[in-house]
Amino acid sequence: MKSESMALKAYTELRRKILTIQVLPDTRLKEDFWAKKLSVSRMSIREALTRLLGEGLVLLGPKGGYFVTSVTREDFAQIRELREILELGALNLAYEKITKDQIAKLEKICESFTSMVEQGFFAGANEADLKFHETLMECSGNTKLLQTYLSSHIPLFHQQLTKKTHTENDYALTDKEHRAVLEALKNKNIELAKKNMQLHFARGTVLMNKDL
Amino acid sequence: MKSESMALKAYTELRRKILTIQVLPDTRLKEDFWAKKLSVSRMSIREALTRLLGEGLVLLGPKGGYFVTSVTREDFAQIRELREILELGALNLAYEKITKDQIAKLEKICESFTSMVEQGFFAGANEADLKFHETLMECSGNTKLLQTYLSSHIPLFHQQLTKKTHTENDYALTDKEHRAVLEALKNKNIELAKKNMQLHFARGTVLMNKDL
DNA sequence: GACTAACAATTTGTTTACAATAAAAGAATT
DNA sequence: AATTCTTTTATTGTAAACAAATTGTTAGTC
Repeated sequence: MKSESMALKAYTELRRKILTIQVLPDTRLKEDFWAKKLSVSRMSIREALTRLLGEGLVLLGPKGGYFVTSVTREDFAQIRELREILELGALNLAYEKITKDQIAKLEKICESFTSMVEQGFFAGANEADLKFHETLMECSGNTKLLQTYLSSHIPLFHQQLTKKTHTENDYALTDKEHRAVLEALKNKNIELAKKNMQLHFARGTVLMNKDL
Repeated sequence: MKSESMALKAYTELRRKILTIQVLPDTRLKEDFWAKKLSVSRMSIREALTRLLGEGLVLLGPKGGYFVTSVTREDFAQIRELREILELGALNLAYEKITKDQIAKLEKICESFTSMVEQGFFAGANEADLKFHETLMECSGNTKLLQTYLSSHIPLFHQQLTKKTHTENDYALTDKEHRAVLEALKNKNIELAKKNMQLHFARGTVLMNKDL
């Protein structure tokens, strides 16, 4: 294959940095600075930033300039609500069409989660957590729904959430809840699956409001 | 800066044209052509297109170039599902917090709809239809949910849908269904409201599959 | 010392120019 | 006439240059 365009490289890199909070919310993204840092031209950076603007990952300042979108406390609560709506909706679609392979995939993710927590790899556990929910969305069989989920800044939301100092017990509970949802799904008990998912979210809400 | 930037002007204009199907899906958007047409520089067009790329309203061709995103039949069905999830979710949030004013606003929209259909203003009726659903989303009190709804290409979807030759009877049914949802909402009967909404969607699905 | 006006620098917005690539047109060969 | 190869044109990708606006700094005044 040929080399990808400079603008795409800049876009990918900036996006990753924002999503992993390597550049903090509300940070001003100076074109020249990043052009030098990523060794591309300023226009490529500008193009990347404009694309991210379309995605809502950066915003325009009132007097020009790009800033990393920040998630306010209000946003936080709203994203949680949105996430619940989307995930419960996905469960509704998934439960009658989910395949054995998909269930196996979900189980494997759960096992990874358990093992990583046991070994103390909490960053890895968070990754698995994210993956579990994304995979569930995939199982809905609805690409648009999945896209919407992915573009709802949920990764960012999730990262923020996991910043709140989790105890080992929190991880154990998460694990248990994931498995409860999965088990209900396996038994085609949609109502139980949804209920379990709601409980999972409810605990997240409590956790969220704990330390601010 | 006093007047709005050239890039913003180009963005606004191109976006409007795409959303109102003044440029057809799959059309290639040549930078130079639109630069001349909107009398801005090519880079401003490029910036506008890049932003629209982030929004998903245009796509990159395999060999470069921007193309208006097209909604396939599959997308169509998926967007309908997504829409149902989002709107039912919104109803759930709205029913306990909706204000008298908001209900009044919805009623007014319903009346406009009726009156416009009676007078044969079907484009206007479609606008009111769109407005009804958007307003309902607003009543959820969740900005993120509303944003998601608005950015799910539902306007485009709706336009496509209303292209299917509607009979006057279809409009009458739509009117009736809107009012049924609203009535249930007014009586705080959430389950009925949701059921009515589902029926509304179900009819849309039938209509959609009729003539393709 | 605090305030303000002039000036310097930084940073973004815009245009222009140029290089790289893809598409189209034409000529030559069979 | 059809096909391949070459040449030309069109279009995009990248970079540099310029203009406008914002921010920061210094010097002077009270």
